[in-house]
Amino acid sequence: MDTPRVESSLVSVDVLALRFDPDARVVLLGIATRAHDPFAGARALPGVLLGRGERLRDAAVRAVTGKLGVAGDAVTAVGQLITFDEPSRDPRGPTLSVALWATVASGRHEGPRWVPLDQVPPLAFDHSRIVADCRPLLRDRLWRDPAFTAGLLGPEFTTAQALDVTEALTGDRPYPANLGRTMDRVPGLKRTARHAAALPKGGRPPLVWRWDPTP
Amino acid sequence: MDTPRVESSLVSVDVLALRFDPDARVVLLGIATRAHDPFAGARALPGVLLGRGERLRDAAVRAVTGKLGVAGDAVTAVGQLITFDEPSRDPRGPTLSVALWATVASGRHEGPRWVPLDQVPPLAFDHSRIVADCRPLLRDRLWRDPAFTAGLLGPEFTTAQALDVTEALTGDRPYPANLGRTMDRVPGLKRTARHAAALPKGGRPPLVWRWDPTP
DNA sequence: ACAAAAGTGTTGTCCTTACACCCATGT
DNA sequence: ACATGGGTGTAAGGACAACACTTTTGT
Repeated sequence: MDTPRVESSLVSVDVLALRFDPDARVVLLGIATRAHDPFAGARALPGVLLGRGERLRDAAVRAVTGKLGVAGDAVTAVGQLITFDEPSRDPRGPTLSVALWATVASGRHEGPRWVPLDQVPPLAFDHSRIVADCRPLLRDRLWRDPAFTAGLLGPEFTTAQALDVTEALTGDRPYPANLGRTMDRVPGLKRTARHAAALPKGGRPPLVWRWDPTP
Repeated sequence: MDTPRVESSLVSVDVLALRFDPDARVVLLGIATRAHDPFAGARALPGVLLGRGERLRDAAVRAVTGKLGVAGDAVTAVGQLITFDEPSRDPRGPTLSVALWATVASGRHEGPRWVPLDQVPPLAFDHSRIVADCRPLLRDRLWRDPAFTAGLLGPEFTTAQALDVTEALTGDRPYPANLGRTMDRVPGLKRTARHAAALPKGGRPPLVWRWDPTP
């Protein structure tokens, strides 16, 4: 039989944790400062070694809570991206890295641990490459993957916030009218009759959108 | 520091090996018969344990050559699909499974090891679920991922073959005219002036398409 | 009144699907 | 001749982008 001699690579889970800050109107990426030996003091994606028998999503939550100080129930959704397998990506030895995304509820988590998506500093290991490779996948998920979108924007949000998030992920700001029609075609997403307060600088009060209780 | 105590799950690589048979006009999935203990004698996807420091694509080639008897240079392309992490998916203990696709050049590989994509028998482990989950991803790759498409169809192919492959992967056969326009928009794919022989039953000789030497 | 920003309606451009018709081959 | 099946042209529908114009707020 296949001798189960343990000569596999180790498996780590590295998380692209995204959070929308409605005040600053930007999407932030969670960045951890490494406490230990390889690249100690440098910035990196929050990551953990996958425990034996541990689910990937559980490891991702463990990374985000442990390395970013986020409450466990603030992690609203998790999903897979790509697996990176360059054997030399970790100086300690060959380590597989499963990249996951996680969305974190907007709330008070101040500190230097979150940086705008388009101002990510150089990161340890191959994490800069991971971010670069995964960014287009995140963009494609917006408005197509309801779990991702709802996780990022919350159960209720305004058109203005939807515009901000779309701009942060795609790089340019859509016309409000066109984004509204896009959202009309997202299953489970409905316009409400309510309007939110206008922005500090004025302008028309934006519509409030809501996810359907469930079909 | 993070003690590198090896308590990770093992990592296996399971391959959805695809081959186009131009004579039978179907796309085949490579199926292995298990020689060893768990599920011995049952059918399963070709898979191997990932070696320490081994690249995923190398492991995939090893699985296809070792378990399906395919020559190494007949593997024309390899790519990632999804990683499966149910801890109980392997009775020997928690094992991560990275699902990969691989395309195999059309040639003489007779035997019961290849089955049409829509006649896949029940498989060992969670491999039936893997096939079911990955099938839509394979469909999306056709005509979008040039490596996948070229790997499956080869450097030169006819419209008739393109129709067969598309039907096998998507479930219905497009109109030849529409598929031609789709292929016109695939970067690197060009119509040639040549026509191939008509089918045995007659009909107009189909156009020959070719991939660009490279840009 | 003015600026700012969301909402409405309209238009044009793709891409996709569909189908009527023509063309080249085998029997 | 006729069936088979690819190739050509054309047209309807939806998705998407762009923009003129209107509405509702803050200053």
